[in-house]
Order: sequence, then C-alpha cells, then structure tokens
Amino acid sequence: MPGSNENQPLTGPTVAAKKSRAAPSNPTTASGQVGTVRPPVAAKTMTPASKTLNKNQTKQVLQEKNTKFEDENSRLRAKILQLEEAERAAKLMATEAEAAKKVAEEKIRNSHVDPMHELMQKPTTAEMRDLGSRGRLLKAMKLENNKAEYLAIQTSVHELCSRVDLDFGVLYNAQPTSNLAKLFKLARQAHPHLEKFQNDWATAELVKQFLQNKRKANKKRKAHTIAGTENNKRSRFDDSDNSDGDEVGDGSGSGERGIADDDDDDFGAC
DNA sequence: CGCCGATATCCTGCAACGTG
DNA sequence: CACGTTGCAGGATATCGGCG
Repeated sequence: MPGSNENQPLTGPTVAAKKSRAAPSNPTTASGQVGTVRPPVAAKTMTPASKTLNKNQTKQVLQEKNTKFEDENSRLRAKILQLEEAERAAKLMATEAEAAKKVAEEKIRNSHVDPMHELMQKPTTAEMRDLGSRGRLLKAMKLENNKAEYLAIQTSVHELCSRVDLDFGVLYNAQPTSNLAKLFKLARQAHPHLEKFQNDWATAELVKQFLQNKRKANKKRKAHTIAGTENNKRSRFDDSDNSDGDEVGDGSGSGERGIADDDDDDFGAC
C-alpha cells in the first residue's frame, strides 16, 4: 500500500528532513486556525508598540476562539446527555416490554384452567393450505412467533418416537395406539403448549411427518447402498434387506407391508 | 471462510379410500 | 359423485458438519 509508506515517514528518521521545510511555518498551524492570526507585518519592520498591538490582537482572537470552542463543547455535552437519556429510556421500555411479555405468557399458562375452552381444532387440509407456502404446521400451532419453541417440540417428539419404540418402517395408522398414547402423554408433559391441541393433532402431525421422512430417508439410503454394493458383494445387501438395519428408524422388515417390499413391487409395476 | 455432501424439512401433485 | 383424508414420490430449500 502506498498510503502506509507515506504515513511512515511522519515518525522517526525523516523528522530532520522535515525540519528544514517546516521551519518557516508557524508551529501552531496544526489547528489550522491560529496560523491565520499571524501578524501580517514583517518582524524586521515592527516597532515595540506595534508588537504589543499584535499581541493584544492575537490574544483577543484566541479568546474569541476559546469562547467559541467552549460553546461548542457545552453544546456537545448537552447532546451527549440527551442521547444518554434516550438510551436509558429505550432500555427502560425494552425491560418493560419484556416484563409485559412474561406476564402475558404467565397468563396464558395459567389460563388453561379451562382447557376445554382453549382447545384448538385441527385445521382441515384446505385450511392448512391457506396457511401459506411454508411453515404451515408452525403457523397452525400458533408458533410462528416462537420458532425456537416449535423446534424444541419437534426435537422432543422425534426423540419420543424412538423412546416409545415406534416402528419407523410402518405407517402412522399402523403404529400401536398404546405407543402413540404414551408418546402424546410424554410430549404434553415436556411441552404444555401441546395441551392446547384437540386430540394431540399437532403432535400427531409431527409424528406423521417424521415417520414419512424416515421412510423416505431409509429408502433413499437403501437405494444408495444398493447402487454402491451392486458392483461389490451381495451378502451385505441381503442382510440389510431382511433385518433392515434394525436401528430404531428402520423397522420396515417387521410387521406390516414394509417399505422395501412396497418399493420392489410398486416400482416393478410402474 | 467458502464449498460440498448428507440429512431434514416442507411443498406440490397424485392416487386410493372413506363418507355424506 | 363430490369432497376430505391419508400416504407416497419427487423436488426445493434449509441446516449442519467436514474439508481444503
């Protein structure tokens, strides 16, 4: 950078070189102001009387400048005070808003003394469609302003799916009702917000979505594995096809019509 | 820090099925 | 038969972790 090189000489070795050039100028010109009050008369021709006159003039100008700066200073101080006051007020307002929010939340939490009155009906598919192009479930659950809560609920539901031993290869309707009931109960305990939905439809939607995604992911993974292993060994593929990996997720080998079977048959037909 | 692949989420469109 | 529900496939998008 040329700029940085130009800046460097200001300190250090070039001071001497600068000296010669700087000598004739007034040292106080740094302010850019005082230099202008330099007596116009050449020192050679000055009499003692005119010297005193010049001194007085300089003094007067400096005093004027001084009062000007003091005015400016007090004006800026006033402005700073004003800004500090505004900041304090803003902080106060934010605190008050936060407190009001907490009170409102508390109120909502306590208000389900009459839960039947507050229960939210499950929206129809048409109504869901009307909720927009993205985040329908989020909106349907009235959590569009609290995405963190929605994600927390979602995560809990996903964990509970594993905990209550849902079969990820089986359709939602084919899941054991006792397991689903257990899941709904645990989900409500973890997130009281879920109590607001009639018959736990929100939890059910999350479970359905999760199961669907799991099935799709497993299918995709399987297709990938098949493509990868087809060139190699066949034994591993056979194994995974039968037992289906048996991680919590992949139970398609057991129970009803598995997704894997579904695949083979349907795609063959298509 | 940006790129890339894996994974999750959500959406659209479609078909099958149940119900009034 | 119209309509709603359910589940699926496929695609778009978001998110996250690994890597150079």
